[in-house]
Amino acid sequence: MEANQKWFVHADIDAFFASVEQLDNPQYKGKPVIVGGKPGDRRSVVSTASYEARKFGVHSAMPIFQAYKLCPNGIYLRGRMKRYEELSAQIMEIFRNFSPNVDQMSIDEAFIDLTGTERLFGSPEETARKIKDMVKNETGLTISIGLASNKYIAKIASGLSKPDGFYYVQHGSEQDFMLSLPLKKVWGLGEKSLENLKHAGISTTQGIYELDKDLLSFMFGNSMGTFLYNAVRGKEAETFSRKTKNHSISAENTYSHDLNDIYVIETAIMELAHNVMFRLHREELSSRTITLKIRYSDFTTVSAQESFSSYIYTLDSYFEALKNLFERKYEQNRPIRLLGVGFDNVESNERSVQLELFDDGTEKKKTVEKAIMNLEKKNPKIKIHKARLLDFNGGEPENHCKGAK
DNA sequence: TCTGGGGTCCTAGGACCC
DNA sequence: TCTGGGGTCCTAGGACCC
Repeated sequence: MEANQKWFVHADIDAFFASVEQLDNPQYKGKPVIVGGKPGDRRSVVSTASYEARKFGVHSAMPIFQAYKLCPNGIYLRGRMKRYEELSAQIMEIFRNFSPNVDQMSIDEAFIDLTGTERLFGSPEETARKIKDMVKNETGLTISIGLASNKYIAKIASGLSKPDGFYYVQHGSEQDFMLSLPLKKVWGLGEKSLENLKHAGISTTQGIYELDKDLLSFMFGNSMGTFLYNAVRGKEAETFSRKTKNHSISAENTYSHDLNDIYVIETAIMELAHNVMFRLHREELSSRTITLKIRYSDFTTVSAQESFSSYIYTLDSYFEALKNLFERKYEQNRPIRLLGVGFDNVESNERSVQLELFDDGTEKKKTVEKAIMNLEKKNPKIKIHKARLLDFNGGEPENHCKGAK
C-alpha cells in the first residue's frame, strides 16, 4: 500500500431515530416504527421510518397522513431529540477513538479520516469493521460504512451498503464505481437536476462522462458543470472539502392552521425571535443580518433579509427589525402557513467584540437577557418569556370543548 | 388531507464605484 | 449626448442535503 494513500470512512447510523426507539422500547423491535408525528397530526411529515415500515412504502419526508394510509398498524411517534443527540454524541466519541480527524456531517453521520492509522489499527478495512463492531457493542445500534480514497466516494458507498453494511471501493476503481452507478444515486443530483439532465438526453453517468467539461459548463452552468465532470470521474466534489464561510441560524414553524390575525402573526414572530435570539446568546455569536421567511397557504414562499451597521443584541431590537421587514414584505390578508426568522453571516463573539458606541439602553436589556439565560441554563424547566408569549399557544385555535373526545 | 425543520451553496439582477 | 466594462456588495429565490 502506498504510504501517502488517503482513506476515508463514511459512517451513517441506520434509520437512526426509529432505531433508537426500538432500542429503548424493545416491544417495538421488528415492527414498523415511524418517527415524525402521530396519525391525525396535521402537516407533519415522516422524519425516519424503520426498515419494517419502509416495506410498506413509507419513507422520510412523506406526510404522516399518507404514511398512515400505507401503514395503519405502524407505531407512530413524535420523537425525542434530546435522546437522539445523546446517542449521537456517544457514537461520535467512539469514532474519535480511531482518528483525530472526525468530521460530523449531521446528527447521524460522519467522515472518519483513516489516513495513516494503519500502524495503530491495521488496514483501513479492518479498522472500519472494528468501528462497526464497537458501535454495535456499546450502543446496540447498527451503522453502515463506506470506505474509499475520498469522502465523496465513501459517502455514496455507505448509502449503497445500508443497512448494517460495509462497502469498500478500492483505490483506482473510483471511476469505474461511478460509471456503474445509476444517475439517481449520484450525491448532489436532486429532482431538478435529474430532470434537466433527462431533458438534455442524459440518463447515465456514462452519458455525462462522454461530454467534455466546457460543454457541461455551458449546458448546466459553471459550478454544476464542473461538479458533474469531476463526480463521474470519482474525484472529490469541492463541496466536501471546502471550508464554509457564512454561517446562519434560524427557526421556523409550520402552523397546523393558517394564521390570519395580525396580532397572532406578530406574536408568532416574537416567539421565533425569542428562540433564535437566545440561541445566539447561548452560542456566543453575533450578527448584523436578519432574515424573515413567509410561506403562504398556497405554499408560495417569500423571504427577506436586511443588514444593519451594528450588531443586534436584544430581543426588542430584533423583534422591531423583523416586524418592520414583515410589514414591507407581507401581502395583506394572505393566510400564512409558515413563519421563519433567523440571522445570517453569524460571527463568533470574539471577532465582533463590542462595537457598541452609544448607550441607548441596549446594555441594560442585554444584561437582563443574559440573566434570564443563566437562569434557564441552571434550571431548564424554567422558561421565561415575554409576557406576550405566556398565553400564546403557537397560533392554535382555542379548544373550548376539552371534555369531549 | 397535500408538501417539516435546520442548514449550505449557487445564481441572477440591481446598486454603486472607478 | 443614448450609453463601456470590470469589480464588489447586497438581496431574493431556488436546489439540495439530512
